[in-house]
Amino acid sequence: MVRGPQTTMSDDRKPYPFRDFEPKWQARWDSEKTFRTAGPGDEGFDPAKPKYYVLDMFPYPSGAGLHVGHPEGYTATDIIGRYKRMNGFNVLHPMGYDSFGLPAEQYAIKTGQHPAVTTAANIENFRRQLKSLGFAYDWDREIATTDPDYVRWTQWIFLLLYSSYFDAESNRARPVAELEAKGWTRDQIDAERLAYVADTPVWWSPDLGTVLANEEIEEWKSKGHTVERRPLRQWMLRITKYAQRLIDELDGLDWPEGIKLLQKNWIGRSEGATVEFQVSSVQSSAKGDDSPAENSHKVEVFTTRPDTLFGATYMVLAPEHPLVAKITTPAQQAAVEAYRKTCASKSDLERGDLNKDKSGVFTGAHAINPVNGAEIPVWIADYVMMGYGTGAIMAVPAHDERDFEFAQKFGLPVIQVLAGKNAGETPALPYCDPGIAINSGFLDGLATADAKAKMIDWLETNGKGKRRIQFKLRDWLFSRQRYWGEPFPIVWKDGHHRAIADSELPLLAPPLEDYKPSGTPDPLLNKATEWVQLPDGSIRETNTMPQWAGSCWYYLRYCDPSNKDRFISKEAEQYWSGKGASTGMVDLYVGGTEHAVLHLLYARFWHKVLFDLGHVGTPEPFQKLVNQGLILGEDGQKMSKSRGNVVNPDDVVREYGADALRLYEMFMGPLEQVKPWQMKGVEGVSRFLARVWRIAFEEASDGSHQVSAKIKDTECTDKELLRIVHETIKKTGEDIEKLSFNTAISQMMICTNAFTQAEVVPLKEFIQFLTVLNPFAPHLTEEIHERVAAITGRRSSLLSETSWPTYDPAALVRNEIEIVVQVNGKLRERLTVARDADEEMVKSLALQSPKVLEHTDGKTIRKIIFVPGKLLNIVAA
RNA sequence: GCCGCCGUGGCGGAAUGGUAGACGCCACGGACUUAAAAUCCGUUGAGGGGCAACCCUCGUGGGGGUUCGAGUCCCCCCGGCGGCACCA
Repeated sequence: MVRGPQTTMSDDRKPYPFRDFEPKWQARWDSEKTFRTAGPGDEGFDPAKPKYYVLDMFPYPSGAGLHVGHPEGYTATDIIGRYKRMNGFNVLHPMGYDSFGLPAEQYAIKTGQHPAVTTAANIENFRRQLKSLGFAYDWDREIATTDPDYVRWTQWIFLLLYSSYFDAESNRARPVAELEAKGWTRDQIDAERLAYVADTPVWWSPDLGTVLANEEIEEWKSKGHTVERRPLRQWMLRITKYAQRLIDELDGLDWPEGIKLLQKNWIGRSEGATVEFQVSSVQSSAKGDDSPAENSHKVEVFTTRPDTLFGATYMVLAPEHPLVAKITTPAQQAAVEAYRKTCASKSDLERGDLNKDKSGVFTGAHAINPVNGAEIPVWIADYVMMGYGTGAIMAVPAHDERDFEFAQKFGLPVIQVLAGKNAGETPALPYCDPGIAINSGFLDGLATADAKAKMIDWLETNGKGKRRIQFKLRDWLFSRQRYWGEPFPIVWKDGHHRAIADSELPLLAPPLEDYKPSGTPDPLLNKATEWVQLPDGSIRETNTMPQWAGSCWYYLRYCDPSNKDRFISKEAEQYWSGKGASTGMVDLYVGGTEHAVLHLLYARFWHKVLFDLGHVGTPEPFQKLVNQGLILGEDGQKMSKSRGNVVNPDDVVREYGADALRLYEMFMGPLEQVKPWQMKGVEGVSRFLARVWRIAFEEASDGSHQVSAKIKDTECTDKELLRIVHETIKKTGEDIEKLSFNTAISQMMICTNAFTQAEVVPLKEFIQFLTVLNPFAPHLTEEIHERVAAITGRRSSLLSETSWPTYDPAALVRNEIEIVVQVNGKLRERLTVARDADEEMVKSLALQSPKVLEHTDGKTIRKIIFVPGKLLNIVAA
C-alpha cells in the first residue's frame, strides 16, 4: 500500500477549507464592489437611509506591516459596520494611510530612494494584508495623506488657518479679511493669525534634524533620540485660543471619562489672579559716574492662591525672564549670569527626573508686596518656567511645597497665613489644603474660597491685579525641518510671508540628491535651491508640516474622497454629519489610547476652526470614542521584536484563516481591555468555526464536502433549539450594540453546540444563525450559505446583503423555569415550576422541601422575599 | 507625588444587587481507530462526607460596613498597569 501521498495530504488538511474559499470571497467582494458606499452625488444614493459613520484610526504604513493590534480595532468596527448595514443603515467604513513619516525618510537617507517609493510599497503591503482579512471597506474611498490630491487640501486647510484669527468677542475664528477691512496693518494682522511665525525656544533634535512639539518629546526620547533647547523661528498654530472650548465641548461627547480627563488635564485650566509687584534695585549709573541709580519695574506674577498673598516672603523669576538683566544688582551680576548659563545648557534630563533639587540665585533686587507693603527679595530659579503664567511667581513657602523646599534650602523666611479647616488645628507646614486665613489683614477668618474671591476684588479695586484663567496648553509648534511632509504653501519677500495662490496647490517638494540632515536647524528643503528661489525674488518657506497635519482631517476626506473642487462637498459633509442629533460627525471611532492627547486634541482643534468658518456643520469630529486595549505577547509582555513575542497576522491567516483571526481577536476579552495573546485560543475559535462547517457539510470519502443530510427545509419542531436560535439572534444583536463581542461569540458557540446535537437542522433557523455570525466570520458564512441555500433550488443573495433577522419573543419563552430557594441568603433548593407560578405557589412548594426544612427547623420564619421567575429567600432566625 | 484604570479557577474571561465561574483554553476519562491525529460524548473552583443520586463547608486581593441577599454599592488598606510630573 502506498501511503506516502495520503500522509502528506492529512498533514496539510485544515479543519475546514478556508484556504479555498477565503480568497474566493475576497475577490468577489472586490470585483463586485459589494461594500461600496453611495454618498450624495453617487449613483444609487438614497438620502432617506440613515447614515452610520464608523471609523478606524488609519495606520502608518510601516515596513513591518500590520501587527495583531491593528485587526483588533478593525475587526470590531467591521462587525459594527456590517451589522448596521444589515439593519438598514448607509454605512461609511473607510480605510486609508497616514503615510508621511520619518521611517521612509530615514530609509531615503540610507539608500537615496525617494520616500514616495518606499511609502507606495508599504501601502501596497498593508492593502494586501487588510484585504486578506475580509474587511468590508469601500476601497474606492481609500486615501493616503501623501497623495498629491490629499496634500492639496491639507495645505488648503492650513491656508485657512493662516488667513483666520480668533475673535475673542464671539469666541470663534473669523477671516483676517475682516481686520484688513477695518484698516489693521500687516504686522497687526500677522500677530493675530491662527497660523503664525514666532521666535520661541523649541526642542530641536540634531539626529532627527528637526524640531518637535512638546507633546512629541517623550516619544522620541524613548526611542533614543536626543533633543536640545534652541530659540528658533517657527510656525505655530494658535490652539490655546480654543483651550476653553476644547474643555467645555468634551461634555457632549460619548468618550471614556478617563480620556476626557486626560485631555482636560493636558489643557490644564487654573483659576487665579495676576498680582503686580513693584521691583526696585540699585544699578550702576548709566552715565558711568559713581552715583548709583535706583530703578523700578513692574513685575506681574500669576497665582492660584491669591488668598495667601500676605504670606509671600520672596519672589522668583524664571531664569529667562526678560527683566532679570534689568533688575540684577552689580554685586549679583556674576552669579546671576553664571546661573542663567547653567540653566540654558541644562539638558532635558537634568531638568527633569535626576535633578528635582531646588537651585537659584538672588538678584539683589527687592519687590514690594502690594497688599502690605512688605519688601521681599527677588530670586531667579529654574523651578519657575518662562512658558507658563507670567514666568514669575510670588513665593508663599508656608503654603506651597516647592516654595517651602526652596525657602528651607536658602534660609528664606516662612510666614503662616492659613490655619486648618477647624478651629484650634495647627497643621504642619507646608499646608496647602483649604483652611482659614490668619495673619492676613482683611482676610482673617475667611475660608479659602471666600478669601480668594475677596483678595481678587481687592486687587482689581486697587489696580494691583486681575482675575485670570491660565492654561497649561501651549500653542502648537507646527513646523518641522524634514523632507517627507507637506511643504508650507507660503513664500517670503522682504521679511514678510504670504500665502501662495490656491491654484498653485498642491505644492510638492522636489526630489533631493541627499536626504541627510545638515546637522543644523536649517530645513532640509533649503537644499533644493532652484525650487526655493522664485523668479520675482521671493523665496519659498522650506519648513514642512508635522505628521499630525494629515490625520487632523482625513475623516472628512473619506466622505468625498475624489472631489476636485473642495476638500469635502457641502452635501457630503451635511449627509455624513447626520441630522444634528449629535455634536460629533463620526458615530464611532475606535483606536488606541496613545492618541488621547495628540491626534485627538489636534483633530478637534482643526474641526472647530472649520466649524467656526462654516465649512463643517458639527462642532466636534468624533461623537463616540472607544479605546481598544493593547494586545500583549503570550508572555504577558508588550509585543516587541527584541522580546521575540510578536505575532504576525499573516502567519495566523495562513495557519487558521482570516475568520479565525477575526473571531479570536474578538473572543479574547472585552475590546477595551489589555489582554495577552494565546495561540491555543486561536485554535479554540478555529475549532468552533469547523463545527459550524460540519453542521453544514459531511465529508465524502473522496474528501469533497456534501451538504449534510441533517439539514432539512422544514419547520423547526424542536422548541428548545428554536429558543436557543432566537436567544442568539437577540443576544448577539444586543452585544454588538454594546461592543461586547466576546459574549456574543460565546452565545453563538452555545447555539452551534445545540445545532450539533440536534437530529434535524432546520434550514431557516440555520441560515438565521449564519446571518448573525456573518459580521464576525464573513467568509465561512457566505460559503456555507451559498451551498446550503442551494438545496431549496432558489437563488440566494449574498448573506452580507441580507437583513439582520428579527427574533420572535414568543420563541424565547420557556414553559418551565427554575426557581432558586435560599434560606438566609444561602442556596438550599432549586424548584422547577411553571413559568407563571405565583408567590403562594412557590412558597408552599419551598416550605415542603426537606432541604429547606432542614435549615428552617426550630427557627421562626420572619420574612420571605420573592423575585418572580428567579428566587425565593426565606429569612429565618 | 498627583490623576485614572484594574485585581474572579491552572489560563483568557462571564455574571440588570438575586444560582459565582457562562463560553473557550489546558488537563483527565470514554467512544471511534491496528495505532495516532482529527472528531464525538463526558468530568473539571478548593476542601470534606457518602455505595450512590447527592450533601456540607469555604471561596471573587485584604479588612470593615449597608442589605433579606454583595464579585457588584460605601469606607479603609494592599498589589499591578497607564498617564502627568517643579504648571505656581
